[in-house]
Amino acid sequence: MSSAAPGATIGRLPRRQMLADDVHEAIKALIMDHVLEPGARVSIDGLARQLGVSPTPVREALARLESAELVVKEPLRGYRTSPLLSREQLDDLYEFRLLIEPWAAARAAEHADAEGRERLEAEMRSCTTPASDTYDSYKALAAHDTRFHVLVAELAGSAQVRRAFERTHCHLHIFRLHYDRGLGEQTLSEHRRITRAVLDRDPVAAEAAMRAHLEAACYERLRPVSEDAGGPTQG
Amino acid sequence: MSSAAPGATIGRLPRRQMLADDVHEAIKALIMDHVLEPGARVSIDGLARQLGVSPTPVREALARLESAELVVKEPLRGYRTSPLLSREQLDDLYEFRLLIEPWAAARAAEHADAEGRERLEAEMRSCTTPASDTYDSYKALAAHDTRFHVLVAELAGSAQVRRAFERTHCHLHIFRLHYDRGLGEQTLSEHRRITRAVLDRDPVAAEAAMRAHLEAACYERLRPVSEDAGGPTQG
DNA sequence: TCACTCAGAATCGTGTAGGAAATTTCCTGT
DNA sequence: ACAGGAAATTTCCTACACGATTCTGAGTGA
Repeated sequence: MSSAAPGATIGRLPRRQMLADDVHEAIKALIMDHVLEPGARVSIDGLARQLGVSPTPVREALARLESAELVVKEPLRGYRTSPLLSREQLDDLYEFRLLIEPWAAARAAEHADAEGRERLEAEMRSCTTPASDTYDSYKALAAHDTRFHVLVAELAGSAQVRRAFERTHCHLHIFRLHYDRGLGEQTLSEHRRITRAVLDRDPVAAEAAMRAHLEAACYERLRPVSEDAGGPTQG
Repeated sequence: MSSAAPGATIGRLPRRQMLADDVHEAIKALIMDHVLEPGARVSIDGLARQLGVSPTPVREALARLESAELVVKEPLRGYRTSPLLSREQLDDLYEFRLLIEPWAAARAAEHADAEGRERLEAEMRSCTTPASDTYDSYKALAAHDTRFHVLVAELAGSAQVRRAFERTHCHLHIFRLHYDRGLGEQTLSEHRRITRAVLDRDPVAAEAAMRAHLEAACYERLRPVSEDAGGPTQG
């Protein structure tokens, strides 16, 4: 159906956000920012007191976070934040990303409409080179990285792929592992290359660029301390 | 005793350990068995009364079901069961399955250990040909189908792929769409073919068998009633 | 007569407070 | 040093108050 019919009923605007949603986002931020350290106990009443609410919305938020596997629940013992990803789990995560994201990039190049391509360009325009080495600067760049990859998945036109990608919460896990490296000019140039391929409607190039991007990130981040070889700089 | 016919009364729950988990499973079963019809409103207090518990564990269960996208929440208006999958969504679901499951079958054939292969054989031994046309018979076969595909995903050795597959809840959605067809001797023979390829450590054959299995299921189930008209306007 | 509007009430979602059961911790006795 | 037990903490559930939404039905105007 044609979208953008004049005067058409756009979906009802988001109602007043509920407390449980705010609590949910707050806890997610606490986990991402290491305020709640990996494996730490998350007391329902403690969080409720700290946030100034009653335990019920905290319980609801934690139930959702448990479905997202950001916290784990031990019956009658409470919640704990999920531990940091092990080396094997990170490998596994990138293997999964390599399975779905290059595919998504190719599909995005194949059938992204004008509005989608404009959104992609806007996202690339909005990102600047990392200005400083502050925590907030890294966090802003990580947010761009998240939006970029979600957008590519969305442009692929498969809701299942987009949701499967989002539900990995891969950027949260990676940022939690090491928020102080891995994002820089190389990342941005690789994003630009993917964007160019999508805008050129070149599925093969888009898939290859995304694959190279993920492999570079995987290679660089999985071996953070070994500086034996300069990367192939395939990006 | 565990009758699961559609329209069955909601029974009281034998409290084992945690009420919220039982409520969660109970609601999931109610959705799958069409006791809660697609799009129907799910009243928190109503469910609490029918299950004989207080609203709090029901809210916790619904919060988790919302993360799994089995129910949708409209703020200040309550929960509704997710609508049935549209033709496009079902297409999308099978596209996603075709992306990850053949890959998983190949990996399972590559590196499934002895214990994993024994579990696969046991699952195939445990399933018999459909004995009757009763609802319970179909449901049992659907349960085997679920276990089989989850097991293949698990044998692939990638926790991300397994979770991504499980989180689609594809068997629940498909069963909800039409629980009265699509599973039969053909399904079992295709499962046997996949099993054989995995046991023979033949990744190429396993991948091809899984792909053929999904394409057959997709083709057969996507065109159950509109095989004559071809659906010119309506999806 | 019919359609529309608006007030009132019932209904339901949302958050709070409190109590029962279980686990953990710490202390004591041997 | 180790086993046993009681207090403290916490989880989990229930019961209740408040607010928003929706339904009902009477009233008004065309």
